[in-house]
This record gives sequence, C-alpha cells and structure tokens, in this order.
Amino acid sequence: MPAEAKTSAKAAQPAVRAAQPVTPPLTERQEARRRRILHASAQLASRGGFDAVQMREVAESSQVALGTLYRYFPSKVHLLVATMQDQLAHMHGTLRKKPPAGDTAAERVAETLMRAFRALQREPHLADAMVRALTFADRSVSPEVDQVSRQTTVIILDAMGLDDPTPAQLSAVRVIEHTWHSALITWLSGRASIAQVKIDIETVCRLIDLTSTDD
Amino acid sequence: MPAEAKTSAKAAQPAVRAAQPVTPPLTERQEARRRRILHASAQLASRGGFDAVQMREVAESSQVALGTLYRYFPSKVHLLVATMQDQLAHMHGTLRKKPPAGDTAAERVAETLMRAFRALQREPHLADAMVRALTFADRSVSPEVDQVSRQTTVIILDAMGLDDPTPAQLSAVRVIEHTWHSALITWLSGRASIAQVKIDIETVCRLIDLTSTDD
DNA sequence: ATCAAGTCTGAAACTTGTTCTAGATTACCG
DNA sequence: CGGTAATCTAGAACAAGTTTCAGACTTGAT
Repeated sequence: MPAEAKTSAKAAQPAVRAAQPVTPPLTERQEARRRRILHASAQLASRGGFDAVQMREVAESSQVALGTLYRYFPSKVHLLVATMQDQLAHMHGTLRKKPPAGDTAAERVAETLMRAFRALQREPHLADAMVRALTFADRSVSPEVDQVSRQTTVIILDAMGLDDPTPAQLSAVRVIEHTWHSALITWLSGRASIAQVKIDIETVCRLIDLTSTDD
Repeated sequence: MPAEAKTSAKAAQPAVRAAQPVTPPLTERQEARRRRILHASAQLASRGGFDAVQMREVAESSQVALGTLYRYFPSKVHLLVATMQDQLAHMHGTLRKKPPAGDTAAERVAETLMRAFRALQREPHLADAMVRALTFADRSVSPEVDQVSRQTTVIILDAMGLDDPTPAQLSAVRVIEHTWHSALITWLSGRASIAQVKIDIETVCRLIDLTSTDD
C-alpha cells in the first residue's frame, strides 16, 4: 500500500495516525510512479499554481490511471502537501550547505527565511499551489501538514543553532512559522509586497531575542 | 448593481479596485436579498463549515435563484469573505462595549483576541468556513480580504489604545494578525489545542512591548 | 401608463474533484 | 510454473462550483 494511502477515504476514521513510522515496502515501480506523480504535480503547479494542478492532467502527465493517482494521494490537497514535503526536503538540504552567517539567532533565522522566500519567488506559482493547499487542508490531511510543520521547525531551530529549545523558544518558533505562512499568503494573493514580507519576517524574528533574556 | 458584483468574472480585469467607495444604490428588496443570502450562508456554515455552504443550498435557503446569488457574490469564497465582514462588524461592536482591562497594550490586545477566539469557539464550524475562505482566497478576492484585514487592524489598534501608530507598531500589528490567522487555522484543523493558541497569541503580543522601548 | 434597461428566475450545461466498476497486470507464494 | 491477492487501467458516473440562456418581472424615466 503506497505511502499516503493510509487514510484512504475522508469519511472513515476520525482518529489521527502517524505518517512516517511504517512505510509499507514500495516496489521499485511504485516508487517510480510516486516520483512521476510528484514531478508532474510540481511541474503543473509551476505553471498555473493551484488551479493548474488538475487531477486528470497529473494522472496523464505521470502515465498513471486516475484511480491510481487517488490511491497514492487521496486528494488534491494531499498531493500538493506531499509535493511541498518534497520541495521542503530539497530546500533543507540546500540550506544546510550554506548556513546563515548572522551574529544573533534572530538574524540567522530571518536570513534563512528570506533565503527560502527568494527560492519561492523563483517559482511563485508552485509556491501558490503548495501554500494554498497547506492552509486549505482539513483534518484529513493533518498528519501530513503536521509533518511539514515539523520540518519547518527543524529548519528554524537549525538556523538558531539550538539543540534543545526551551518552551518559550518553541513558542517563538511557532509564532514565526505562523507569520511565515500567513505572510506568504498575503504576498501570493498580491496584498503585500516582497518588502513588506521581509519586514514582517524581521519583525517577528525579534521575538527570539526576547526569549534569551526574558521569561 | 449589487455590492460585490463589481469584478463579475474571474477572467476579466486584472486591476484591483476599491470595495467600499461607491456602493451603487441598492433598492430595498436588493438589500433584503443580500441580507437573506448572508444569513443563509452563516447558518449553513454554522452547521457543517466550509463544505456545508453549498451554493445551491444557499440560493434555495435565501429564496434566490442561483444566478442571482452569483450576481451578488461572484464566488463561494466571495460569499464567505463577505459573511466574515458581516460577523467582524458584529464583533467589533460587541468588543467596543466592554473594552479590555489590561494594564499594558500587549495585555489588552491579547485579551481582545482571546475574547474573539472564545466567540469563534462557540461556532467552530462558522469559524472554519470563514477562515478557510479567507486564506484560500485568490487575487480576485483581494479587495474584500483586504477589507477584513483592515477591520482587524482597527480592532487591534483600538485595543492598544492608539490613534496614530508608528511604522514599527504597524509591523507588530501585522505580525499579530498573521499569527492570529495562522493559529486559528492550526486550531481549526485540529493540529493545535486551544491552550496552544492562547500561548501563541500571548507570545506574539509581547512584540508590542518591544515597539514602545526599542526601535 | 408605457417603454427600455436592468434584474431575477428556473433550468440546463459545463468543469473539475472524487468515487466506482470490470477487467487486465503484476507480485508473491508454494 | 500456477494460482491468488493486490494493484493498475480505462472509463463511466457522481457532486458541487460556476456559467449560460430564454423568458418573466421591476424599475425609472418619459
């Protein structure tokens, strides 16, 4: 049974279950299919954003039957969130190579996020598709969205240079993530400029300084 | 021509235009129709959230033809954002009556937001519909979403007790709004507890203190 | 009161996400 | 190799948002 296909229908189990733990063995061809699907998804998204990722087209592009696509990713949102996980992994790798150079944790986090932001600016449609999916996701996608969130947290903590953060620091990180997502949305929907997003990120990163002295 | 019907199609004008300025005279019956629609929308949303607001049902409930519904609100998202504007106005009125009592601006803002949060908890499905619509909105809804954002800003500045905020304070307010929206989403999708949202709000409100001393 | 323009209605059509089905194909076990 | 269960395919079918259209109704101006 392919990766995300655990919660197959959206009417069934109310309970949450882990997304990582057990990845039932994927045969090579299945792995290849999964990869083709994600690739097609990213490609279509890079063109027209969320709306351009049409399930029939993804299926066709990736040489897979519609039913199979739905077996791998139980909904369009699942697919796009998985696409985001994929891209995030890339980005984390890239970021690791050149760690941010700021003096303070706040500066390094801001720099890291701005770097990520510039990467998103290169593929604004892709960014649109992924971010919209992420915020539109309902409970049935929670495990996957949570995974993205955890991954983001790791990236930020990395930038801060922390191994075991205090609760106050985790709160600050959560708020930074909130701001990050929401600022992206306002940018994507044309309600905020790039400069504005930069300011917001820098502003929220000040919270980090607050946690070293205060609380 | 009814209120939001300015940008009638989504393929037409790329330009943004004001939502408030000119409200071409609405006859009484039109005003009544608009009200019925918003009422039906809120009612359906209060049951099953975003998914339960089905355009055909809204039309039927409000005794209006489907085509008419679309003339008043060019999409489901427009409708729900308008519903949110409506509810926000209510809330602002309610909040005005009992201003928050905290000593610092940060406390008052946090208290105000928590009060709003408790109101949303009373109608979680309605909250779901409105917030999901807000974050899912694409550029064609920008003016309306912006209006909601401005309204929220006013509420927060009210709580801070400010007349003309500095740029730094406006940044802080924007970050608070980001956090507010995103925290709501994590709560609505079951990824964060009420307590967690409270902490996030309190955390981000500290930024306000930062703007009085620093910068 | 009457006419023209604009609005509203009811119903059908179209689009795209999602589900379902019957029949091939593939993977694995003995 | 043969059999069986799981997977995949093609395609129809369904659901809900959106568009379209012909005809009835309102409104406002003359």
